Amino acid sequence: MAEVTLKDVARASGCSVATVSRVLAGTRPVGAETARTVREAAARLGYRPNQVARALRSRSTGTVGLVLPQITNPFFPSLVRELEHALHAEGRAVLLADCDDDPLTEAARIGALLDRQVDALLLIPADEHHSRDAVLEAAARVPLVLLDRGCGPGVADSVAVDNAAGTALVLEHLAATGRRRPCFIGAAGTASTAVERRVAYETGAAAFGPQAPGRTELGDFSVAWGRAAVDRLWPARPDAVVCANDLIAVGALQRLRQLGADVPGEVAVTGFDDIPLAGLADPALTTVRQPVPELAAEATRLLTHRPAGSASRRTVRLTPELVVRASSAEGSR
Amino acid sequence: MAEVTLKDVARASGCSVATVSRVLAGTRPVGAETARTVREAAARLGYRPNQVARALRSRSTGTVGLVLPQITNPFFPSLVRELEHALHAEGRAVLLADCDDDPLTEAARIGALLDRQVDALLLIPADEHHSRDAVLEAAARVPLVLLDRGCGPGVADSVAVDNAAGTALVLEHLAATGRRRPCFIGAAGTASTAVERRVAYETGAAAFGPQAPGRTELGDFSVAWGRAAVDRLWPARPDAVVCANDLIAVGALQRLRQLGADVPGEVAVTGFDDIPLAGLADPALTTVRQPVPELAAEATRLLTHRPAGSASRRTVRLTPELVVRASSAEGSR
DNA sequence: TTGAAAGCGCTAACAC
DNA sequence: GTGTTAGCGCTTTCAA
Repeated sequence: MAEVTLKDVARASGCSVATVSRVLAGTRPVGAETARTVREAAARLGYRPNQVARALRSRSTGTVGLVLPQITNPFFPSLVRELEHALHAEGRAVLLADCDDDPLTEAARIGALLDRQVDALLLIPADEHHSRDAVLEAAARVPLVLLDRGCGPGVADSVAVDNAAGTALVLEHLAATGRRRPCFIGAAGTASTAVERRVAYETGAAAFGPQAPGRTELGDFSVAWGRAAVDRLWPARPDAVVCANDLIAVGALQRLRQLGADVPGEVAVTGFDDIPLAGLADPALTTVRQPVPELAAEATRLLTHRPAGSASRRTVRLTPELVVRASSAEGSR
Repeated sequence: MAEVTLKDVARASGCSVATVSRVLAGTRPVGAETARTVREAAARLGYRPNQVARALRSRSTGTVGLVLPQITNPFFPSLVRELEHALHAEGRAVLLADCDDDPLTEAARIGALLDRQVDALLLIPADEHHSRDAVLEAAARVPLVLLDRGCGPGVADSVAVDNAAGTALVLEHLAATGRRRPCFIGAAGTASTAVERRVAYETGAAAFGPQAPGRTELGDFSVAWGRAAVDRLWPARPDAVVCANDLIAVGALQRLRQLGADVPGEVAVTGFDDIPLAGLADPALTTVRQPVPELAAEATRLLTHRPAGSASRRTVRLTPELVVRASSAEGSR
């Protein structure tokens, strides 16, 4: 069954392909009567425009590339979902690339997407430093928005949560509920999320008093690290364990329970991100919710509304929200 | 900066565009010396083939559509990851569509992908019945492989885990470790995974003795349902709760703990899928691991190697593996 | 407002 | 082996 083309519709409706194109793409005014006839013929024949041909000619594929470090990172699926919906709502399709947390793979994927003439790129960089060159190069070719993580200053437009504000919310909550000896389990390295949350903790912890900043342990964003860090921190008997993300916090909760600690009675535990797992942990995890739908909306907005010829980069910071759950409850103390 | 085209490379290397195309696409034999010159010129100019133009002419986009019910379902991210890697390894890109568990959205997404001339579709149907028409229609246009879930018999090639075998593994393990009064928390509805696991439980539970099949509660594949079902089943004091997936099992674990039940001492709990959450539950969840990399490999294999002109559908069933963890341990009884 | 014609960048016939 | 030529299906000049 041969595909129905514009030519077929033109023949069936008795006008030229140009007119049919104009009716269907809505690019230029067309006589009302002609338009009706054309539309009717198109519908009757079951015509579907070939987007590849359209893309070649109009130099726009209506496709955006979405590049992420690891789709299996539990924070990303909901973000992908929101982005997919936002983009499809504008008639754009999403080419997905998963980089396996590897900047080399990332560079290759970006290249593959550009070869496919994506109109734009949405990118969560795998690495603060090593992603930089590929991102800069890509940003020179198409609109590009960095999501969730940065990649050096001035590289591209970016949207992320305000990690400092989120960490501050946690610290205020802990102070207000009587915690006095916090500690921090963070991630080493230069990823912007790691750095910002770490610095914000150090800054905010000073308010607990001169002795308070307490200990800070740095590893990676994993459950295993959360478990391991607790072994190092628990001997000092902190009354709050602030974790740089929810995975770490879940690990910390597990290990604290194994060690017989009473959470939240004896010690509060907090996370960051509000991944689905946070609500399922036992006790349920107090955490900072990233405004995922807003992140997605803002990212697509930045892609779509680009100030013509402006070289300056836009950085959008969204305010997170504290979600208080059982792991930091004060009633039971 | 204008894009470098085939014409530019032809000019720079002193031969025709056709030759350049042949060298770069490797479609036909070309003189060794010419090939070298061309490749060198291409490299020097930084030529990147425009895949859109190539697709229009060759009628192959090198793109496959991946349609899923909900990327936020924790079983899917790892599957998506494997599929993405398998396809990119063959130089194919992935157009992602998330259907929000809605067959209407699914049909629309499938249409959008076909308009973009995907070479093939990988599809996890949202609904056993309501996805059928759209799938049939799509399968008539491009190679299509159903993944994880079925969609009525003979609709398309399909790859899925052997749900009956997996459920049998669980029941054998429970019987072997001395459990005698199992019950089942499953999902209602006609989704193939729901039906197959349910039927396999009913079949296998008979081996526990005439009184044994015990109670079966049907709801959906969610944590909340797992919690709710436990309230109905626990009064009868089963010594094993077999759950149709890990989310249900996690809910069951939570509620059992709240009710003061001793897992695994008093009652074992098992899941299905082995999502990341399973290993993190407390106690860690005994479950059936789906062979995700094999599912992905098999699916891409079915897409690529299609018996010419064969109208018959291929159904591949992969054997799952039992992962025994603390939630069904017998030592503590 | 509409039509004719010229391509978008590439590959596939068909010559040589 | 290699070049010439004709499109893939569409959008977009340019005239009318």
